[in-house]
Amino acid sequence: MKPQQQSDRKLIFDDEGIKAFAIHLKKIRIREGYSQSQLAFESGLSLSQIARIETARINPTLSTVFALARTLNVQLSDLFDFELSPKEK
Amino acid sequence: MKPQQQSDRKLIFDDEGIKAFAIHLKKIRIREGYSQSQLAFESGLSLSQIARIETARINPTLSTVFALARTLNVQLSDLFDFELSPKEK
DNA sequence: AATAAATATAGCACAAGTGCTATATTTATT
DNA sequence: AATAAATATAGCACTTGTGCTATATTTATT
Repeated sequence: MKPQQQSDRKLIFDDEGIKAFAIHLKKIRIREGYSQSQLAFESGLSLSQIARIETARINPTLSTVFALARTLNVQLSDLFDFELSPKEK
Repeated sequence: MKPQQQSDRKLIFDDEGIKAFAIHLKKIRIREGYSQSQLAFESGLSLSQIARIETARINPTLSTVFALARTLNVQLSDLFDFELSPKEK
């Protein structure tokens, strides 16, 4: 039984930011009149991936986000039009 | 000798978008007066990662980008204030 | 209520992002 | 030109994003 060895390197998963993005994306997707599966099909992303993103279960890459923006036909600045809580020093 | 088996699943690496982001990030980092290593240190990201991003060698995740925005103290809409070439149908 | 459509979950395999460390290369300074 | 500072590369190990497939759950429609 190997004792769940905890690595010391810290990977960042920005839960707050990922959640904010999820909510914002869903809002825009609906605003633009897409279902998850339409968005998946037209963007070339998998449906499971769209769902994972909107439920904030993963931390998508820029390429993925760019594909979403292109398909939804919105500006990146629109897709990122939400506030991130500032870093505490 | 295993014949370099080519997978059929298509992963997207949006070279054009990644390059545009790289250029834009570098511009903003300099504008805000940060060196790569300062940005790395303050954001908690590794220096190699910052370099990889600015040379468009990788496809960063949102959490990484959020960390950059927070440290540089800029809005996401600022960090994403560049154009993505539209998708051809 | 029954059916269909849309979303959410799950698990596997593979590709790739990231930290870490070290070194090379380029650019700025004296 | 010599030195220092900044940036770019490289390789390894680990973690995780993603596609794919299948199923469950929730929401909309008749």
